[in-house]
Amino acid sequence: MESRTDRQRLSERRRERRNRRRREEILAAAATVFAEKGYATTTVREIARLADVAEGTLYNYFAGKREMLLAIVEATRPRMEEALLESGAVKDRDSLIAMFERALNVSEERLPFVRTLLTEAWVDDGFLHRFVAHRFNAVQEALQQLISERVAAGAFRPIEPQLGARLISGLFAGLMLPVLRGLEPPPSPKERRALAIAAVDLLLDGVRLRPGEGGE
Amino acid sequence: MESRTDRQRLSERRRERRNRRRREEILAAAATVFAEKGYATTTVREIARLADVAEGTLYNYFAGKREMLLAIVEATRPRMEEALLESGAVKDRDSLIAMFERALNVSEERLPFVRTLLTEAWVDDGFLHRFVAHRFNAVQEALQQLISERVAAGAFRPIEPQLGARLISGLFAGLMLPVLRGLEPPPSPKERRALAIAAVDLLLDGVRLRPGEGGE
Amino acid sequence: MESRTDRQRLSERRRERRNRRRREEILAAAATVFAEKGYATTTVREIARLADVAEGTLYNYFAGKREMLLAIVEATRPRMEEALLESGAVKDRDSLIAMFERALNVSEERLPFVRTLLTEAWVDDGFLHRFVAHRFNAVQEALQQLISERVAAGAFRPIEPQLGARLISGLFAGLMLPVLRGLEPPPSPKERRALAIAAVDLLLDGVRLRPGEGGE
Amino acid sequence: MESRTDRQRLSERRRERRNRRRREEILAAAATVFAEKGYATTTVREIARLADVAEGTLYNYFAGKREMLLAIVEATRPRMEEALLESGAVKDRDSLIAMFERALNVSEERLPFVRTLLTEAWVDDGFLHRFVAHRFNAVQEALQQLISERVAAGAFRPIEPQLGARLISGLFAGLMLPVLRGLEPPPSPKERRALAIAAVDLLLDGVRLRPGEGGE
DNA sequence: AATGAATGAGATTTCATTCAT
DNA sequence: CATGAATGAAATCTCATTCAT
Repeated sequence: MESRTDRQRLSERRRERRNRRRREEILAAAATVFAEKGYATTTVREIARLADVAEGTLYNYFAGKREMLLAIVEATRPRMEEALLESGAVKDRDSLIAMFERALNVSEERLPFVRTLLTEAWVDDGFLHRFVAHRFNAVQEALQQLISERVAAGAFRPIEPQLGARLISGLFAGLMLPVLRGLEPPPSPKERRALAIAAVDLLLDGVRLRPGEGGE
Repeated sequence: MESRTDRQRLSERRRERRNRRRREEILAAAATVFAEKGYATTTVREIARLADVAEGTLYNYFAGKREMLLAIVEATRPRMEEALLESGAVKDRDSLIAMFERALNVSEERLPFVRTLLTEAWVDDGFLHRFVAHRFNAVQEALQQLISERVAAGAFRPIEPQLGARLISGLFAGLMLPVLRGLEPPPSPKERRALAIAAVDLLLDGVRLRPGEGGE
Repeated sequence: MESRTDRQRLSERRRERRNRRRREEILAAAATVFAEKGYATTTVREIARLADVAEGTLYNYFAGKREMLLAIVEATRPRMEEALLESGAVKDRDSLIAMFERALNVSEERLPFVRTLLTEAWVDDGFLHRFVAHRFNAVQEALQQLISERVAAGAFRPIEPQLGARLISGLFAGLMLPVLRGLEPPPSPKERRALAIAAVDLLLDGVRLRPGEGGE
Repeated sequence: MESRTDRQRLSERRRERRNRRRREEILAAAATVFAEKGYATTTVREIARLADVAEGTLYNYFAGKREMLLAIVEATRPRMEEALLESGAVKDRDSLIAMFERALNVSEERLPFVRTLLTEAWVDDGFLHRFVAHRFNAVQEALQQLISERVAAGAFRPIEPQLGARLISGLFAGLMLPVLRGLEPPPSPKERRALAIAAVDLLLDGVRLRPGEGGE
């Protein structure tokens, strides 16, 4: 009896693992199709096809199509926050570069999740406010905070923090949107660093060559 | 006979005017709803409601929902090209500011058209490549050209033109996307100028205060 | 005053003539399109286009699409009956040939009317029974009568009149259906005669060459 | 595992059988309504009602209304060709009778299929040429061939083959059209033989009683 | 009378979800 | 649990008819 219970426990765990794995496979499939065609346009059948299960099976793992979208939101939560908010003290060029680098780090497999998130937030007001706005706001506020501090410290020219934050976000958007849209390949770690450096140098010193600079 | 013909001509013209006006009303309604909810999600009924006509009436002016979208593309064509491509020689700070200012000039009523364009291009590959890609590419190339020239003239630091163009587009995106998304109100002419100045100053000189600068 | 009344009368007549002519033009247009595509498939717009009037105008001459169909029925009535029933005494080969000839005489402009009639009778039970069945039956009965008489007179082999009538109608169908369907051009008077002779000779003597025959 | 696979296979087969049966039920329903009212006039709802399924269900079996029509075409293909073309050598009265008999053999359940075919070919040019014309032509050519041969063999009077083929087809039409139209019941095998004999006797010897004949 | 834009009932089709196997 | 056929609500689109001009 004991051993049977043990076996049961064992198989329960296995079942649960398999369950979780399956759920993730389905979610990945959903995110991929959502990312490619948008939530509204993708059919449950397409998700099922890509996940290689029957349509009905999906409903054993998710309450419905909408719930898959919400699960995608959930799945992006931890990484996003980590990436954007735990930037700690950002004082010098190096830490700024590190921040950009982290933000640019979206692995190929998480890309559909993020793209789905952005698409729906762009299109659906409720979605934006419920699930995405506070993250964007957190980032904006962190950036404003950063700017205020550097200005106060005499390191930055006096810049309106809000506007500055929009411009910095813009630099980031210029690098990431083409990747998310699938127009550019995701950058390798090395490229990520190069992009971060370019963005931060532009941010700090601009493009203008000053007298005495660039004496190459 | 003559006078009857005259009267006929008169009413024909009137009819044609009414026709064109109606068409534009319907298109504006379509653009508004498309912008708010995306093409796929909006129903023909919603467009009809907003345009205050019966559903069938729409089909007297457009062959179908898809054709409304294409008509929106058409409607954005001239202004876009004008705004982005006739920038002429861009040499100094002032002309750069003027360029940004023009690009930021999207009137409130054309805003839904542009947002619709972006949304579909973001979501639909065919749409992107057929209708939007070449405009974006034209802008990117113009920016790359600009950078190459300024670098050659010794006015800019040596910057990779492609990357630079992406970053400049990003600055622009940082200013416009929140407006297009409806998170920020469209800027007044005065605000447009301020935004353009901020963006160009960041672009040229960065945010860092250099020794000897900002001599408060 | 007198003369004015006269003028009025004159123009009234002219108006009425014009009216009738227009009505007939429209009806011809309707018959043409009905014949080509069937009643259900043709749109009022197509009829209007072919008649070169506005859609609304049609409703000044006919109460609706259905009424055009009924008017077509009316228009075919007299000629049909004339052609088929006034065959008088049919005794010998010559009068049989004359009968077939008359039946084959469908002028090019009346062809769409007849085709429309047939199509609707083939497809619509109510239409068949209300408008066409009695004509067909009249023909069948006349043919049966004819057969009975000739059999009684010892001129025909003993043939079941009903079956014989069906076969004779079939011979006619074999000649006319391809024309009505537009696969064969309408026969010229000379060809009509040749067809009638061929049909009647087949009917009377069959195709088999008998000993002593064909010795030419 | 094995037994489970076995069970799966069993139920797969059952499912497939059910599937095919259902498809055929739906097709039969479609053919029935098409035959009664014509393709254009019948609504998908009517087909669904007759097949006793929901409207949506139809689309699990056929891509659309049009595809049902095409499936009907397919379904009539084998039998038609068999009936009409494998007539082999047709030399004497008996083989002619056999040919007619075969051609008259349209079972009650296939009748709607054939009627649908005819109706659409009568009304729709594209349909006629794509799906029906070559069958008719094949029959016409076979008949012409037959006539030419018999004439050459001195068995038939010299008859123009084309015209003769049209008349023979007409005889057949005279027998079948009333059945297809639902005016006559489909003939029993015995009646089929009688009709075939009557048609062939008319064809071979005509209706005229010759001196020395019919000496009953 | 003639016009053609407006209407809305009704047709076809899609697709998320349910449920019997 | 897995399956995929069945469902029906909802979407797009057509077109005969009406009606203001």
